[in-house]
Amino acid sequence: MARGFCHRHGNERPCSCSMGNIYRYVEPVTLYLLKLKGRAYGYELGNYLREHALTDSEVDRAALYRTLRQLETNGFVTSEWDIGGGGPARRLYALTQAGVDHLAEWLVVLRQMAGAMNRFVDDADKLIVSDTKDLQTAATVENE
Amino acid sequence: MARGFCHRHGNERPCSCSMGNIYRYVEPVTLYLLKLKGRAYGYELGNYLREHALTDSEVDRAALYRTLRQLETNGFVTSEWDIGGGGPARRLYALTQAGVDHLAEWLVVLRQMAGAMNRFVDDADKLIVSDTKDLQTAATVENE
DNA sequence: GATAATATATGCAAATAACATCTACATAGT
DNA sequence: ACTATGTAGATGTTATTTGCATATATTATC
Repeated sequence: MARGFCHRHGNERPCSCSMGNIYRYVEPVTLYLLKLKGRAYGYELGNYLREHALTDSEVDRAALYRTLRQLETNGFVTSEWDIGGGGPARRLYALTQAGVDHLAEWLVVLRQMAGAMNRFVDDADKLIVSDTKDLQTAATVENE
Repeated sequence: MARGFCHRHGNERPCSCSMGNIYRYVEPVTLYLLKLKGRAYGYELGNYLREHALTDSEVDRAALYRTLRQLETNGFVTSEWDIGGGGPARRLYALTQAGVDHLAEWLVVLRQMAGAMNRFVDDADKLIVSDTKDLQTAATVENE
């Protein structure tokens, strides 16, 4: 999906097959930020990325630049050089309609993943908590 | 963390740094299943893994076996050969206390990730929905 | 005795990630 | 003028991870 295609589910539906790892969720956050800001260049996005990241991990600028080029190759964003305003030339990116659609697909997947994670955590928590209770009971018994 | 250590946050706290990709969440689900079932062998776990998976992706048995050996190396599980009951020998795994603690750390991280995902999806949804509204408004105007 | 199912494990190519490095321009300080 | 610093984009290298194929061994079934 990160490359526009999952070879297991094809295009039948958005899936999280190759989404667990590809660029550590840089892609959806980048799409989101572009949607939010209208247009932006990579270096700038790199600064906002951190606060919207889905994990604790630092986002490698190299990964961001590569993701942007990849997104462009796939037709999800367009770019043009911006020479003007002082400093080195910057590449201005903007979302395409396909990009918006792709973001929407990511949202389906991420919502589903978040749901699965929450259910998992709840289930696992119960298991562990019941354990703690046992220990407390044991301790109480021991103290009598 | 999957290997028991994150070289960015060290051991100060559970983090999701290397959790976006390592074995596609096979590790926490494996720990959970072992906690749930008391003891189990790899092939068996492979069958339950699917229904508790956090993503759509099929879990490769090779990855599961490798994860189990890794967990053992890190002291999170122990194993012993089970010759008895018909068929090829199976390796019976069980959680250690360190394994339970490790699962608890995963829960912290996964809860946090799920939260981040939900917030992200909500934010992004608003953006896209407001877009749709604009389109609807435009369409309405157009139809007048 | 051939075949299938169970069970664990390894080998290898390809995909990904982490980290370092490179180019280039501009500005500020000395 | 020279140097350092910050901005901006991009590539190269190496290590890790993944996906898929394959190997090995035991039992059950035909």
